[in-house]
Amino acid sequence: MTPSQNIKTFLETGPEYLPSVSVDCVIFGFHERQLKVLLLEFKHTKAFALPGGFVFKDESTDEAATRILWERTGVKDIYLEQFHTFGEQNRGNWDVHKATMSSHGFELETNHWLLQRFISIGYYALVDFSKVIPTPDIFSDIGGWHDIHQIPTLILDHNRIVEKALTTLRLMLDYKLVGFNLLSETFTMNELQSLYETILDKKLLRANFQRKMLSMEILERVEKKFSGKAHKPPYVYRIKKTT
Amino acid sequence: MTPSQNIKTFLETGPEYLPSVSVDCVIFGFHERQLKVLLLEFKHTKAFALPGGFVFKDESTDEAATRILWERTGVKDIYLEQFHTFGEQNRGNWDVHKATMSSHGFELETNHWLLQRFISIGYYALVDFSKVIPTPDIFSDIGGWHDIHQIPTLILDHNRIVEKALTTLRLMLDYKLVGFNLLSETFTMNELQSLYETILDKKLLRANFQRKMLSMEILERVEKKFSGKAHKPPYVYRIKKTT
DNA sequence: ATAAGTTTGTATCAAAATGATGCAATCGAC
DNA sequence: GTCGATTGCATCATTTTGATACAAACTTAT
Repeated sequence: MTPSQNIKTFLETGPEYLPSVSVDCVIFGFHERQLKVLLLEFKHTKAFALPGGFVFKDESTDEAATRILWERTGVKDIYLEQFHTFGEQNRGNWDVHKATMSSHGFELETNHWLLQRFISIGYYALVDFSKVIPTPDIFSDIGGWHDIHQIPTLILDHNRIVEKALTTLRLMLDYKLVGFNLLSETFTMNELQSLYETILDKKLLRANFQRKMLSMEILERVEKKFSGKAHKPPYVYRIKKTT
Repeated sequence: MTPSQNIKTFLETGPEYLPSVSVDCVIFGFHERQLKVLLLEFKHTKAFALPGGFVFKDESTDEAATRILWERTGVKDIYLEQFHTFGEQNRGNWDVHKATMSSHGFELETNHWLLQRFISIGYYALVDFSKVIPTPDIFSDIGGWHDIHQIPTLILDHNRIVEKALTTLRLMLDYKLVGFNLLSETFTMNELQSLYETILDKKLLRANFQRKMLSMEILERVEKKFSGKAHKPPYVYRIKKTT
């Protein structure tokens, strides 16, 4: 199918979606000691946006978020959590979508379903960076990771959505022990610490961090040690199976 | 206006609402050392429900929640916070609404807007019990307070919504120091402690509770003491103005 | 082979926060 | 005044957290 055919199909699925409701995903990844967010970019308008989509009438909003996540990253079984619903009357203007559609030869009337008011249910996802294959959607041409400190201006209220997601993630980090989802299955204490330091944006004392993590008794030492570097090899950990 | 006229008017306002989106409010109050929730009751069907409503196309979801809260309690300027959005495909059946409408002489076709799928944005409110005048809406005939430990079976997924609201409130209690909103403007340390004990559902040591609250430096002693009881009169406190 | 340079794992001590108990102060009832 | 009740707060013990130190384990340079 050509892009234009994809878009035509999409525009025709309007009636299959739950009206007024959209889902946006803030997908966090961790790479080279930096917290990243997956963004989409529209080629014609150079605009950036969060991966998002609509909710089919026969799926739950959680399922919609899972589906969108899978479509944009190729991964399933991901840590995904709803964090806030954004319901302002005017969340921004839709010029970007109009322009994008226009560039594909579709002129949307002002009362087109895609240009109506939507509330957006925000979800954040924590993914293993190495397992993700960023995949653009039919609106966008590029999907890529952006450092949390260098997020460009996004469409609509998406910058605010990212901010709120980050705030929530910080709050949840200790409470729900959720950070591990950003690492690969096994990791060193050093990697875990730098993850925490990046998210919380502050330095932690190594000895105390280690003590705290071990005292929670959720980490399991893998009977294998690192090799290569010119120093004592660190233990490698994984999350204990909760039997 | 007669009740039936009210309902007729309501049924006709369908097009003014944002489709698929509803708001439900868990209104907490504190009375006689018990945590209460404001519920509505439908006379004909004996069914209970949370106060809720729909979002006008020209108001934000926050504004809708504030409005609904005001309509059901008569109070404004209330602590109100969104806590979760409930987006299952099938959140329960609408028989109660059908029966209620039917009892007023309105037979709804199965594709009536009121019987469509709605997602519900949940808000919880903390109100000063003494200032509230429970007011039924057009669906219901009675509005009243129910002890949190004796919530009857509610329509749809409203029991789950109450549970989630309570969980969130417990989490937020320390983090956001939000409990004061459930008390009148001035209160004793004893009242504050029993509020905390009720919400957290556990006993707290009096001396340590007092120490903790005072150390936060958000309480101000009112230069007036209690009277009446046969013991040392407690100080009366209020929240410091944050200048 | 040995020394040097790293990072890791953990012990140890100090400081702060929390848990538990006790007691003097202040009221009304008698 | 004495009694019972409750308050405000001090004081101790215990636990948690913050900060520092040091031996162990590895590679590289000599």
